[in-house]
Amino acid sequence: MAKRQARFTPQEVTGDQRLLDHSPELWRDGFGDVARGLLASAVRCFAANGFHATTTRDICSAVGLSPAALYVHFPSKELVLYAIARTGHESALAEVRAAAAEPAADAAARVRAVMARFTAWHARHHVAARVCQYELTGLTPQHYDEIRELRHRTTEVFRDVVRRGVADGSFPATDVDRVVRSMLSLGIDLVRWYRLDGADSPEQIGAFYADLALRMLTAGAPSEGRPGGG
Amino acid sequence: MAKRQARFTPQEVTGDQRLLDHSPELWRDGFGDVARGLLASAVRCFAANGFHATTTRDICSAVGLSPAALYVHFPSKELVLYAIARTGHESALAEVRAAAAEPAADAAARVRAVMARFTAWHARHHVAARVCQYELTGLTPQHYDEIRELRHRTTEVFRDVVRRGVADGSFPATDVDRVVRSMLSLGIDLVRWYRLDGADSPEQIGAFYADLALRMLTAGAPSEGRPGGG
DNA sequence: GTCTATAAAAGGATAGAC
DNA sequence: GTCTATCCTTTTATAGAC
Repeated sequence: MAKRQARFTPQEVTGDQRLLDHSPELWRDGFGDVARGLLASAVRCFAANGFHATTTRDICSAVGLSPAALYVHFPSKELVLYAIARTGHESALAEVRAAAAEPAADAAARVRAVMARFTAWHARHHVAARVCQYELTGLTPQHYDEIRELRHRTTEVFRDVVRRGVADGSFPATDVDRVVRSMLSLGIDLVRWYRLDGADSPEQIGAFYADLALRMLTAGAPSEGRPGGG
Repeated sequence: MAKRQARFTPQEVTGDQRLLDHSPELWRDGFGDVARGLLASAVRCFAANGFHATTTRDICSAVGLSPAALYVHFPSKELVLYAIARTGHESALAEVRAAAAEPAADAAARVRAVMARFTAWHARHHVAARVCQYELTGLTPQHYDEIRELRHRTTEVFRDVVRRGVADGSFPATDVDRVVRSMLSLGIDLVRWYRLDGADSPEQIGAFYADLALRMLTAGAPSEGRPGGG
């Protein structure tokens, strides 16, 4: 019978405070006013129900337009997702590159800056980031490859700052790829549960995760026995 | 025009070695042979393209059945997803409970066991786990709530072993909820990238992540200056 | 640029034969 | 228990008026 039953109605999506668009600046450039509104609506819908469970009606009705209006601003639903994914990933990449370029006293400070800003970015933009991280199966293969390339560049920034710290003796020898994957996992997975009205601000959770990253890099492998405290 | 364009064709899904069903024992109980085959096929399809982009035809054609045959074994497509999600989450919960019940010398050994087995479970069952983690928006609200409850119980096992270690002085005082979330994030997020034909076996990645968990718990908060090595 | 109306296609689920 | 055929609904996208 029915083909789709999205878990959240358009009304629920529109009314959910946790799905508010906290990322208007992401769509600042290259989009008109209406297109920006459609992107913001699409982000909320995709984050709540997923790309394939969201209809063009859902996206448009939230901004008071008919489904046909979408096609004046975007050639297809897939290109709405692509616009979100590309803009988001470019923004995250710019963030970690800026962090890596900050003046830093040493390798630990560089890792701290990159991890803190990567994490804070995902926390601040957690609704858009959820789409960027978990809805990529909605992209065409070509667009997916483009996003993969942006993700690869972000990973490389992490690898560089960690490798530098290992090379100059700031950190003990370690499996750089495995630790970098762990750092990325921490920053990414928080978009599944983070809420802006929770206990931690994006900067606080960023600082905490930067601490964790340094603990992962600097502590020796704990023994099977008593590793720590009192 | 077309409603859906899944990124991977049924042939590609069937032929992808990385999506092989490494979890036949998950569907051991309570399902007939054909139902087990359908579950295994659905896991691959959902993992590759997502629940909503997968059709009943996709699921059935991979096991040589017509779309109508699915409804002899499951009342709806949603209940196929629910069967996968519930079975997977129950298995993961049993795993961490067994780990917490192992004889252990101290709190560190208990944390190590829980984290290692939780991680190894997700690595071994990474295809099914991807569905369990990222396709829950396809569930009805009632079924989603049931899965949430299972996830909550799993989280509680982690909280218990960490709290115990803080209480008996094995670990310095810390924000238990934040650290537990981080541990879960590491174990969960690996299903996005882990492959069984990669460098690490499930047990190896489990041991490595157990080390990371203990480092997160036992190291003092690194200062802004020189935190570590040479 | 937005609307109404609709084309074109596909999906979930069922009926009924075997 | 499986198949063929198909119903009914939904969906993406377009046509053409305003």
